[in-house]
Amino acid sequence: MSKNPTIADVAREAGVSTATVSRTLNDPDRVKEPTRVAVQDAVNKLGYTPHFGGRILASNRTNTVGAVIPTMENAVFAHGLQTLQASLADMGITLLVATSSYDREHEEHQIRTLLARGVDGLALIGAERSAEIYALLDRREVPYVLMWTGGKADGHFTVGFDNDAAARQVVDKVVAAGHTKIAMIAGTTEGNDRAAERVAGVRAALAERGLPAPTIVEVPYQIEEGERAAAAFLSAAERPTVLICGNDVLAAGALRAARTHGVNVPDQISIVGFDDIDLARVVEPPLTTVRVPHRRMGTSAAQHLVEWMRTGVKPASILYRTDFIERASLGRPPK
Amino acid sequence: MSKNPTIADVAREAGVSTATVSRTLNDPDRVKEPTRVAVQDAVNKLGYTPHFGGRILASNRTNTVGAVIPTMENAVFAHGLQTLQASLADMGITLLVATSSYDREHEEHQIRTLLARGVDGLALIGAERSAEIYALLDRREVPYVLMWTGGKADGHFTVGFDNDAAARQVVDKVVAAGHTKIAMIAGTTEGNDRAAERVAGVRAALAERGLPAPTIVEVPYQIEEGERAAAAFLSAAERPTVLICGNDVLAAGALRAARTHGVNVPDQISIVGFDDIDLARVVEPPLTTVRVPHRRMGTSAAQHLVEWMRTGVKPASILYRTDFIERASLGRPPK
DNA sequence: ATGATAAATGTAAGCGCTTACAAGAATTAA
DNA sequence: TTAATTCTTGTAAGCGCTTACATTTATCAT
Repeated sequence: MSKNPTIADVAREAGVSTATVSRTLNDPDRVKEPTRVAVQDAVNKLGYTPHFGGRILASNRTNTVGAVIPTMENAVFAHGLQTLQASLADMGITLLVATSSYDREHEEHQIRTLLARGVDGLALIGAERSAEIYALLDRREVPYVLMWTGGKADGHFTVGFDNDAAARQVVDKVVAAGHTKIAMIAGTTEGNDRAAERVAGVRAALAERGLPAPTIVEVPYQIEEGERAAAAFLSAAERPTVLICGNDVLAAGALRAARTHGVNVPDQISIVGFDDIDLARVVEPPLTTVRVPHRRMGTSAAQHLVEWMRTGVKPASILYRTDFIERASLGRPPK
Repeated sequence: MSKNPTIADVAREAGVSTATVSRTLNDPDRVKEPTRVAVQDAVNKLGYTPHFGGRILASNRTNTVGAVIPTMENAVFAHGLQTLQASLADMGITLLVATSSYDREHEEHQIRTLLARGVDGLALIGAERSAEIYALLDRREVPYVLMWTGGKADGHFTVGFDNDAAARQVVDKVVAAGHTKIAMIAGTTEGNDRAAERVAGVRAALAERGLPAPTIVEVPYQIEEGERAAAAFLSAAERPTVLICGNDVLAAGALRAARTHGVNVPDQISIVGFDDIDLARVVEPPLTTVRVPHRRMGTSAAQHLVEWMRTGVKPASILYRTDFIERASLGRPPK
């Protein structure tokens, strides 16, 4: 008798019907004290746990939310995911995770897989994906939240910030510090609207000021890539006075390149990051960067997504502001 | 007609029975070419996706694995989780994640929740948990793998390394460099057998050499905690010549403390970390540390866990070796 | 007490899928 | 051609649970 006990076993043991057992478990108030106790005893005695499959087949809810993030290797997503998971757990919901490796097709595949698993809701990063996917989500009436993005994604429920505006703010500060020879080490923009918006923000802000268009290179978000790209800039004929990096990881790589090239930061070149992960405060000099509210995005995405799941009403999008954090890696340009 | 199509709809559309549809989807070889095509067409036309609940109710398998890790905030777990997830995805399995925040009870609760969700397998960190939980896993016959631990956990399927031995190795090297005044900033050992083993390894190795017992402080695995603990050591009357840290995060904090105290690393004090996360190569000076095979643990745990799930045969445990990575943060003691 | 109303419990019909078994079609050997 | 064998496909019985509806029991006003 290795078979797990079913609700019928419990009902028999407690001398009640299966409906009463179900009610005792899901909505105890609707059951009288003595009955409830009898059922609880039977449950304990038999070591009964409800069968997940039976439950969702009958109720058509899984109490599961799926998340697709680019990668857990970037601390900023790991942290966001962590708070998302914790907040959901508080509401009795578990999180299915999948990663896309910044690949659009792969992401869509993951979304489909999660849908097939019957997730009640989805958390996604960014807004840029095929119309089919959005159509699918619509048709299935699956609540979803787009994180790390704001404003641009009309019609969707987003919880994020304005990457473009944040990038402009970076330019403001960099220009205010006296820089005119500006270069950018951006993350790959293909299939990554956040990276693209950061590039666009930098471009636009410089153009509006009538400053020369910056040299921009795009690389994958990895330390070594940042290091390599920065090395190229450092040994270029016309060395820029500041490197605006697409995120802190790239900035950390740039910092390393500066060190190996014997170039002092910020005296000879300034470096600015984005995200404000722990790393930013650990490197030497500490990174000037943009603080992104990743934890608040996690909690609030969880809360409102669940609200949508429970009420059926799509919540209003939330736009957080970002803060420019000045640390030692940004200084005045050398003259 | 917002209702999703069912297997019966597909069967009707394709002019076959539901059994044939099921077979086409799960085991295409058992169905003739033309029938298969007809079913596929019907599936596409109707946009059918199998209902998860129905499927698991009937087959009693969820193709889901659950993982409970302490936190995603530590890169080393985030990376391990990432590879675990990717490997499982390759095998058509999705990952449910939960975090324990290094809390035993919380972890057990998460395990129970995952079991209730019908996971087919579990990946857990460390071996130290209540007998009841192990009894429960046994009774349910749920395959599970214990990661980040090795040797000590008899009877369980583990994929990991020997924390104790790795810690001894650190002592070897530190002593070889000439240090005798050794202190340790350990992670909290309560409910964390990995941290405890690292402490035990350091203690034992020193005792065997007849060296004085080290001063050991325990703090949560956070940069600020490492910084604070290191600050205390730095301004102590009898300053140690080397700080052995429970992980790289604590070591990074210690490095920061040294900088603010104007203490040169490694000339005036040496610092050693553990885990070899990216951080270790980014800080200045780069950290001497112990490299832990987190990616290989992820892939191999996934592979063998699935093997166990599919064959019902518990695999043999796997013990990886760790490498001591010498970088600039470890030098000879000042005289 | 009596009937009317409310609360507690039971009955039973699915939810969508897989799969053992049965039946029919195609292939092969004689 | 026929019987034996192998492939394909269909039939239908659950899998364990929730929930609409029916029934019984308790509560209350009269």
